[in-house]
Amino acid sequence: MLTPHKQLEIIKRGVTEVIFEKELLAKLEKSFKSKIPLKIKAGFDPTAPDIHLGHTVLIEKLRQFQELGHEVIFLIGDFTGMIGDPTGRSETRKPLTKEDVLKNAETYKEQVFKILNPEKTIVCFNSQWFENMTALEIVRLGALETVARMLERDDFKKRFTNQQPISILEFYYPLFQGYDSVHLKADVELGGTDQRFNLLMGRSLQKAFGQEEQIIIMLPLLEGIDGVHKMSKSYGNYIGISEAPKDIYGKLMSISDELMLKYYELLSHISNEELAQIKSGIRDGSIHPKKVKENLAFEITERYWGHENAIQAKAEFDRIFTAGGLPDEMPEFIITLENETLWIAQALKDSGICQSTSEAQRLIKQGGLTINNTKITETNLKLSRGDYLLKAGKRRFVRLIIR
RNA sequence: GGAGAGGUUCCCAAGCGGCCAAAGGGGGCGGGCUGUAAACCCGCUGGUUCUCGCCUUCGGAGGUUCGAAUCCUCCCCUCUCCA
Repeated sequence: MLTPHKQLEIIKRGVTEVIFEKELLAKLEKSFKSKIPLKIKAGFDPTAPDIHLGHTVLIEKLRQFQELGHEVIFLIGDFTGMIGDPTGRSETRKPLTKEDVLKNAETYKEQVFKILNPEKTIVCFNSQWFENMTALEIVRLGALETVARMLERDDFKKRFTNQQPISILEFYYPLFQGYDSVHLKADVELGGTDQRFNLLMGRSLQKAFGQEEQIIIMLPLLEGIDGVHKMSKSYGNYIGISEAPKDIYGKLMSISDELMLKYYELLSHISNEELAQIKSGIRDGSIHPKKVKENLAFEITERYWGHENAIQAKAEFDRIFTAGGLPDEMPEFIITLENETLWIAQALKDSGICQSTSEAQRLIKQGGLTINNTKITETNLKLSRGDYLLKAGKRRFVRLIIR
């Protein structure tokens, strides 16, 4: 086992803030002496069953703790998921059924264990303790915090001033999350910087229950491939770890250079020294950013899909974008015709390339459609039976067969 | 319970009787430029076999009018203040 100071050094890598570092060091020392591992908790929302690179920032940190010999608790917030988390949006989410939650949890585990060691990871669900709570106990939880304190939370405050609704239920969320830490007697909780309030709630509840307060480790939110918003499904700017290798590779190649460096910092396993070299290399022009990006895309693709798949993904990418070639496989769409010809816009709609014939016509007018490598400009084009290779924009390919 | 303010196209947000398929911004899509990027520039952005016409859209249901997102009635939802 590494010395507490050495451990601290590894833990702090990439971290935005630790509350409080001194306490963490004390815990690490105590654990080092007693040989009792620390309990590291991180909670996940089961409503989004697909893990993307944004989530993995946290999971990679858990992995580090695990490698340092500590006990990692992967907490699935199924209780909150079942009530339907209304946070942030006016529209209430559809409540998940128990089956949904369990199914999502399975998917979760499968994906998480590509990073964590399944044998050393404790997976638990917070419904285990919340379902058996009495109304009285829950109400009492509410007595532990004030409304004024709740309104300190940034997103509550914002919505309050903007005259947007806040349900009472939402006030309970931080309390529930905090109570998880009480129940688990967590030593450390990991979370994104946006979780600050909730994480602190864990501390204050633990204190109220007479426990030693957990250490809070906050990690930066990873921006999605748009480079602006945090990575999330609802922004459509995510890279899911279960996506096809070529998609992971391709999406990573499309991020900006600046963002690429952040990704390196938070996701890559290369050392700090190597990263520093890359940065200075880009700055003085001795290294081409594209090459650096290729390495990143390769590393991440390889992590989730293995070496062979990563090589193929790269090869295909180079072929399509650098050489302007075609992908290995493309979706095939077969249309059986009753008449002699088919209007091109209709074909584009039917094959799913465009949402509507209007959109299809726009695409054509704007010169975004290629059939068999020839640019099409005639919106009235009729296709007769045969095989066609359609390319819409830069990266959408479909093989269309009309019979 | 009472009094006000609001609900507009994917999002934000104008419009307040015809010139409104509805300004502007964002996002998205297409083109240019490039390293396939980012930034930047240009264009498109309800549907419909044709840029005409027609159809559907401005919380919901009715009504007034030649004509309504715009006026009236009732209802639903949100916010604020008072109790």
